[in-house]
Amino acid sequence: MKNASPSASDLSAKIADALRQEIISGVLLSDDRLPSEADLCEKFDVSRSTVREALKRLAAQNLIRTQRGHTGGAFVNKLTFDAAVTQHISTSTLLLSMNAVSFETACEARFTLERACAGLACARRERETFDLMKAEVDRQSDPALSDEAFCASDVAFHRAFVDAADNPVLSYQLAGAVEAMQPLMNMITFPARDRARIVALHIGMANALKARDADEVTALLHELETYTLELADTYRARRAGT
Amino acid sequence: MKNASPSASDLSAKIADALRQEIISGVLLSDDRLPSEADLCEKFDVSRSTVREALKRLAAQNLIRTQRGHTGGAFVNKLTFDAAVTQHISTSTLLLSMNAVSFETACEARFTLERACAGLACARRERETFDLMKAEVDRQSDPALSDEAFCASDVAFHRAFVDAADNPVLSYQLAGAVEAMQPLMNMITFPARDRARIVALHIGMANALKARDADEVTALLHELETYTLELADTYRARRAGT
DNA sequence: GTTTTTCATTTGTCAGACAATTGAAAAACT
DNA sequence: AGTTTTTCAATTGTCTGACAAATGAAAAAC
Repeated sequence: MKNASPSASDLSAKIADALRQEIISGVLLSDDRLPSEADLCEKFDVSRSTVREALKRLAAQNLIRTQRGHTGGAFVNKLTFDAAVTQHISTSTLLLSMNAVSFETACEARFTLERACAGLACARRERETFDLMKAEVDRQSDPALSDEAFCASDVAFHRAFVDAADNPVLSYQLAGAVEAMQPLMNMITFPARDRARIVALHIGMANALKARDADEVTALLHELETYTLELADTYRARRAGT
Repeated sequence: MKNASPSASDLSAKIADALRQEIISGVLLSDDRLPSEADLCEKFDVSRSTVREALKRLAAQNLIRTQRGHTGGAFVNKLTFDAAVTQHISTSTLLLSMNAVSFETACEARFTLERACAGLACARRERETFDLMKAEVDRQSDPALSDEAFCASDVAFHRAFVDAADNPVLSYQLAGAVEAMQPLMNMITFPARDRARIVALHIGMANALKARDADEVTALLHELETYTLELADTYRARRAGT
């Protein structure tokens, strides 16, 4: 049997794991300074290159940042919501693109999760989110908008809706589901008639949210899901026919 | 103004970004081989150490794997669902632990998302998932179980429920929400009486799922959320009183 | 035709050097 | 004493060159 550990003979991976564990377990706290590269060389009895490769691994995972100079070194990063969202979106997007997840599956997951926010969003929505959504709807109504920009605005609209639930953890989780769909949506073209339909549903959602009518929001999200699937089907049919 | 780009003078970060872009954009596909380190040295006009640090960054993000030997090199990794779930859980857990997210907020997000799965889970549940959930319930009924093992089984139970929805994207997104709560739950102690209540709710959920009664599942998840919050309150009160 | 040996390629690790950065300490100057 | 300037030591960033280890392909031996 092959060695299960991926770091059988990869010192930098082992060292990175050891340091990572100290960060995750809380031995090292945010903004704590790691030992200098020279110290780590001694501690792990390896060369500086190896230590540096380990540190670069942690830096790539956004766990540490480095600073040069007399008071420099490697410091534990505090993971911000923004950074986590960015990471989550990147992973989600890659996952969808690399695994040939069917449009239906991704769509179902995304709208299922989004509908879950309806209750909280209606209960807590503020004036500002409503304005934000309206602004995106206005942007979407511009016929000069490219398909890609239309999709981007669509994402912004839905994220504003999710944010209305006023739960950062929820927003973080949902961001991955909503944003990861964008590359898939970008493959579809949106003629004026289709856009009009989508914009109408968006307006309906915004108004239902304003009226705090969660059932209506849910229903409209269902319609939007159905319609999105229709569009994808149409696109596929057109592509097959050509 | 300070340079916005974090890689002002960090060649390995720049090179990693360049290669990452090629992977994400699809120029390099799964299992494609990257140029050898020597080739990359030439291409980017840097030393081997710098190239290696860049490659280690990509390896840390699970984007590539490396292999020694004649036919070795760095190869683009296919991101599996398992790897993505692991990453997602790790990020989510760190986010909750580093940002002092209130128990209430995390709990609300988790149960809101979990309830979203009720409909699909009831529609699609198979015999196996039901058995899996029952098995976890049995484990939870063992009084000898440690609090930590009880929590772990709780997580397994809920993940089985989510998996019943039979949508891998949904499972992936939910895993982060459910697993990230575990460290928070681990801080609570579960006396026998509390466990009995939880187990009862779990049994109810399993049965409702078997009966494909989504409303009942949703109601029980609501109860579970309320009860979990109560437990956390009790824990806090006891801690404050001591 | 099969087995063994050799070998070139590639990553993993080490050692030592110098540049760039940066804040603290020391020195010089009011 | 207080302020400014200079020096300096610590630290990361990069480069060079070397050798070890792994690995499959090619060559050689059988």
